[in-house]
Amino acid sequence: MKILIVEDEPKVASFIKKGLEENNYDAEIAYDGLTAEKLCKQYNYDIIILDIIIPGIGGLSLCKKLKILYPYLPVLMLTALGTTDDKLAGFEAGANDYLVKPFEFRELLARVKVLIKTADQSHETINKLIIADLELDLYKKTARRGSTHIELTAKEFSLLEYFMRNAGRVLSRNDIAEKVWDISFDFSTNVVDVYVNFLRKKIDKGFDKKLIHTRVGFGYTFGD
Amino acid sequence: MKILIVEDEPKVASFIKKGLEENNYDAEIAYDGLTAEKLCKQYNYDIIILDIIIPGIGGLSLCKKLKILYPYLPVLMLTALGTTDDKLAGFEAGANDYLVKPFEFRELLARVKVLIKTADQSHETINKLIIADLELDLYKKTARRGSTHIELTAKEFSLLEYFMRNAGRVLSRNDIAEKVWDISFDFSTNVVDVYVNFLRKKIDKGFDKKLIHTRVGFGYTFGD
DNA sequence: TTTTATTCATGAAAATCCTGATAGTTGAAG
DNA sequence: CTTCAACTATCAGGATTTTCATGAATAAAA
Repeated sequence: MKILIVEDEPKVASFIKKGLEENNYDAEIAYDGLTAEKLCKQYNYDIIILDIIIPGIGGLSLCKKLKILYPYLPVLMLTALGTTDDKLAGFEAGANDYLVKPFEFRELLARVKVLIKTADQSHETINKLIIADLELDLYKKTARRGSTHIELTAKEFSLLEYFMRNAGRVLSRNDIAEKVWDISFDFSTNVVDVYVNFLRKKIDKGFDKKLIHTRVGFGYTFGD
Repeated sequence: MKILIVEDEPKVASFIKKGLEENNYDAEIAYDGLTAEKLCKQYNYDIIILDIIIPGIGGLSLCKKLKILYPYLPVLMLTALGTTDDKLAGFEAGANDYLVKPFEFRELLARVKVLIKTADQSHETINKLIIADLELDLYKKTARRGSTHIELTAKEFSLLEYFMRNAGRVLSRNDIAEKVWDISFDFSTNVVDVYVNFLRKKIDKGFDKKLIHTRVGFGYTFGD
């Protein structure tokens, strides 16, 4: 677990670093915003502990910037400013948590743990659609049914994504044609049928529980 | 291994120098801060052994300064001041280790070894992206696949860096064009294709396991 | 200038997508 | 239980799109 501490007071910074390292975190210190940015480019930190008052760009701006570059990187803001307005400003800048100095280290540690945990969870699920034992990886553009890896073409992928995002609902051929093919009211084609068939071969064939069901006269449903 | 000893007492300085040279280190002495700075500019030292009480700028300030100029250069502080506050001041100034006089040479040697080793480790990984047997050196702007050295042009480098930082993820031509070329929504160019092709020739051609994979209809993925 | 790096333009090759025909199902009416 | 029309599944091929690889043109650097 890699942690970046952005803090210009060497005492505070090294105190936190030490404490974290005692808890088996891998912590590094940046004494100003620019260094922090550079380090973020170099490493994949799991969390950033960020002081608001730092040399250069300033903590709030830095936080905003980082949130654009690394949306899933949790930021714990750390500062002496303790009014509600200050806190709100921090959260507006995208902070995930806000701790006012002075603080007990135990609290900081607890909050860090929570942030890492939740970030980890959301990061893992945010890129995936999961229904039953079928998993669609939106980053890798692949699927996994149970333990078998499935490669999909672009059209198959968008069709499956549409199905999974509307699982349980009956989708007419027209709904599907509109959303996946951007065509409407064209009854001269059977592309939808054909592609549903392709998908079935890939994700249902050989598996006990079928996920794509046809509803005669209506269209298709996805799910179990 | 080049070591700089910053120490104004000639007796102590030459004692350390001798000891280090006996252990096959290449040691030099600076008797004041100014000289030390100059020498650092001229040579790439692997570690600095720094006395706090030296003529001129003073050891603590010098340490801070050096740490800004050469953040990864380890500093072992050496001094007669042994209180906790003194030590903390040393660490605050950026020292990587702090040894109180009088000391046994064996201990100094051991600490020097450790510092060089850890600096080496962090220095080695800090500038590198490694995926499978491909290593991208961010400082030298070169790559290495297995044992073969690969030279890259500027664009090839940024493309490969973007690939490696997003390994496993499918990157669309647009993603790539945006991040590497700073152009968006320009479908009239095939630069991305061309450069992916250049990269393939350099890092994949002749190797068994390909690292750049095209996902027809989606873009490219990097990794194995 | 010469060399090197980058971009553009092109056609061939490959993968994907779609069409249209046929075969198979379903379920309501007889 | 049959029949039959409407609906659905499947397949082969050809059309289309996407990607690869190359050489030439332009821009930048030595």
